[in-house]
Amino acid sequence: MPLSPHGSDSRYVEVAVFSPLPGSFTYLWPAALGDPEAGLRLLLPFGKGRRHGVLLDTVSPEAVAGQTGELRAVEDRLDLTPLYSEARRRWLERLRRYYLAPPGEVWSTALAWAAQDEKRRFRCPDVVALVQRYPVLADVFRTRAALSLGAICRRAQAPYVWYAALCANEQGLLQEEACPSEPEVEAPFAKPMRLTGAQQRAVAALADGQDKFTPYLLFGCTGSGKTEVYLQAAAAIVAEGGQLLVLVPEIGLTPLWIERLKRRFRRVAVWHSAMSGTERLEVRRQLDQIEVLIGTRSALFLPLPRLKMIVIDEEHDGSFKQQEGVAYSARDAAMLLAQELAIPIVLGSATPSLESWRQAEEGSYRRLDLPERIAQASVPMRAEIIDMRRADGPVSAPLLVALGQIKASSEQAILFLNRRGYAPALQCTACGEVPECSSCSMRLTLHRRAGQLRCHACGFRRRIPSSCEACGEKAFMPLGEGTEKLEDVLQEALPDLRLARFDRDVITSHERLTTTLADFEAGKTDCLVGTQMLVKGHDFPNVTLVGVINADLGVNLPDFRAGERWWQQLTQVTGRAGRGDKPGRVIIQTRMPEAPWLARLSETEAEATLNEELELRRQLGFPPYARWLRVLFSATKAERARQAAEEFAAGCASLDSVAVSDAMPCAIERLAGRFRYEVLLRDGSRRILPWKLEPLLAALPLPSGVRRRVDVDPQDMM
DNA sequence: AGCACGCCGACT
DNA sequence: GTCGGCGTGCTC
Repeated sequence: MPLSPHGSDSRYVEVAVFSPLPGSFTYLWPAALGDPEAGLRLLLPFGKGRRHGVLLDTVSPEAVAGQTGELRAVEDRLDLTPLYSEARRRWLERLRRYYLAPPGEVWSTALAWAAQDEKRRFRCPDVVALVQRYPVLADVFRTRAALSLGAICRRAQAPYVWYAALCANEQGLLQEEACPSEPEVEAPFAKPMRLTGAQQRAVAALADGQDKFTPYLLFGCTGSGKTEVYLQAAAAIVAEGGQLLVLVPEIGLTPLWIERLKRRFRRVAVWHSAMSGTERLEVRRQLDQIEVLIGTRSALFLPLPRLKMIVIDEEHDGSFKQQEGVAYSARDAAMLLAQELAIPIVLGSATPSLESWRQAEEGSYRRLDLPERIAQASVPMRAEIIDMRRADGPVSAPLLVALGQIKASSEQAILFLNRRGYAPALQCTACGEVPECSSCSMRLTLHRRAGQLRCHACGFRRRIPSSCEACGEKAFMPLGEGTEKLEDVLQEALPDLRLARFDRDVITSHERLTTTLADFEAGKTDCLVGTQMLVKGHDFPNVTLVGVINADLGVNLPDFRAGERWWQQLTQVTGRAGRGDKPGRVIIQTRMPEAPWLARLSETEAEATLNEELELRRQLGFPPYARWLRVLFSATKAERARQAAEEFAAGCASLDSVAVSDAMPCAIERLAGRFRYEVLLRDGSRRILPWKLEPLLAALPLPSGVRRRVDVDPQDMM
C-alpha cells in the first residue's frame, strides 16, 4: 500500500478512544493513511498524551461542521486491515448497547488480546530500498538488529511510522521475526470413546443444528460424559474446516481438559489471563490454523475466522461475568455472537443457571439430557448430614474417622470450606474490638501464616497488631475458621495425612494450579482443602470422600440468587465423590440439619429443584422473569454519592413499567476509600431495560468526584 | 480513568 | 522561603 496522498479532500472519522469516557470522538483522517476502514486500530493524540482507539465510521464534512473546537488528526494506523469482520463489529455494538458501556471501553476490552502488537519484531535486509520507499524509516534501521514496533516508533518520532512499517513488511522490505515457539509435544492420538445412547442422541442433535444459530442446553450430571459429546461434535466441525471455541470458568482450565483436547486435535490453542505476551502473540499468529481454542472468558474476543461452534462449559459459573470494567457476561455475549455469526452454541452444566433453564423449558434452547453416569459402580450418593450444633471444632468425629480410613486405603479426599485465611475476623477478648479495614466497611481477615490481617474487599494488608488498638490489651482471639485453620486442625489430628490447600492465597498462578492438581492426581497428596475453587469441574477418579465443612455459609446472604448458587456449589461438590469405579461418600456438616434444602443435593433431583426454584422466581417476578439493572454511584464523600444516586433515581421515574428503588447504601457501603450508593431498576416486562436507559444516563451529568457504574443483569449484590 | 493546574501545611 | 497535599476540570 503506497503512502501517497489519496486525494486532498479532508475526511473525518468517528473513533472509539480507549478510555472510559462516554461517547465517541471525531478526528481528521490524513489521506496519507490510506482508506479509513471501520475496525482499524488507530494511534490518537488525546488530551496531553496519546491513546489507542478504533475507527467506527467515516463522517461527512457537513456532520462535522457543527463541531465546537478544533479537531485533531489521527496520528497513525496500527493495522493494515481491520481486526474484526463486520459481523463481529455489529456484535460489539450490540454488546455496547446492552451493557450501556462507553464504546472505548467495550473496544479496548475486546481488543486487549491485540495489545501485544508493539512487541512484534522486524529486521531490514536492504536498508537502501527501504529508505527509498519509506523515508520515515530512514533513521531507524541503521543497525541490522531486529527492532520491535515499539522501538521503531520511538526511534522515528514521526507520524505514520506504524503504518509505514506494516506496509513495508507486507511488501517484503522488512522481515518479521518469528515468535520463539515452544517445541510441539506430540500427544499420542486417542480414539473417540464409545458413546452411550444419550450421548449419541446429543451428538446427533448437535450435528443437526450446524450452520445456523442454534442454542443448546446440555444438561448432564457429573461424570455423564459431556466432554465426549463436545469432542465428537467438534471433530465433525473440524473435519469440515471449521473452528471450535470452548469457554471454561476461570479455574476450570485444567491440564485435564487441555490434555483431552490435545489427544484428539492437532491444533489446540489455550488462552487465559495469566499468559505472557509472547504466548499471546503466538496464539494470535495462529488464529487461522487453530482447530480448537479453549480459554477463559476473554478468549471470546479472539477473532477465529472460521468459528463454527461455541461451547460454554459449566455455563452457570459466576466467573463468566466480568466484575470490573465492562460488566459483561461471557455466556450471554457468546449467545449474541453465535446469533451474529449464525452458528450453534452449547451451554453445558449439571446445575444450569435459571436463566438457561427457563430458555430450555420454554423451548428457546434445545435441551439435551445426559441422565446416567458412565461408570456403573459410582451410584450417586446421598450425603450424610452431620449436626454441628454441639461441635467444638471445625471437623466432626465422623469426618475425622472417614479421613483416617481414606489414608489407610490410599484413596483421596476433598474438603470444602468457602472461606480463605485463618479466621474471618480477630477479636480483642478484653474489650470486644474487631479490627476493620481503614478504607472499606469490612472486617479484616486473619492470615496467620503470613502474619497479616487482610481486607478481602480491597486487598489492604497490615501486620497483625500486637495489642488492641482500642484498649491496649494483648488479648486477641480468632473468630470462626478459614481454610488455613482447617489445614492446621487436620494436620494436628491426622499427622500422616498429606494435605494441600487450594484457594486464592495458594493458587496464585496458572502454574500453581497445574502443579497442585497434578500432584493430587499423581497421588502425592491425600487430601485437598479448599474454597469454591475446588468445586469446579475437576475430575479425580480416586476421590472417594468429599466433606463440606460448613454448609451454612452462603445460604442466608441477602441476595435472591444465594440459594441458587449455594445449591449449585453443593451439588457440584457432592458430584465429586466416587467418579471412577469406586463408590464415594459425602459428609456435610451443618448447624441446620433439618433444613429442607439439604435433602435436595442429589443430582438426580436437579430437575425438580430447578423447576421449583423457577416457579418461585416467576411468582415473585424475579430474574429470569424480570430484567434487573444496578447503577452504582461512588465518591470519597458519602453525601456526594448519595445525592447523585438520588437524582438518578428521581430521573428514572419517567421509565414506564420499571420499578425504581430508592438510593440505597451498598452491601459493602465503603470500598477502597469510596462510599457507594446504588439504585436498583427492575423491569418486569424485560422490554425497557437496558435499552431505554441510555438517553437518561446521558442526560444526567455526573457531579465531579462521583463515579458511576452500570451493571446489567447483576449476578450478586456486593 | 489519567493528567495537569491550582490554592494551603511541614520542611531543607 | 519551597515541596507537595489532593480537589476539580478536561480530554475530538
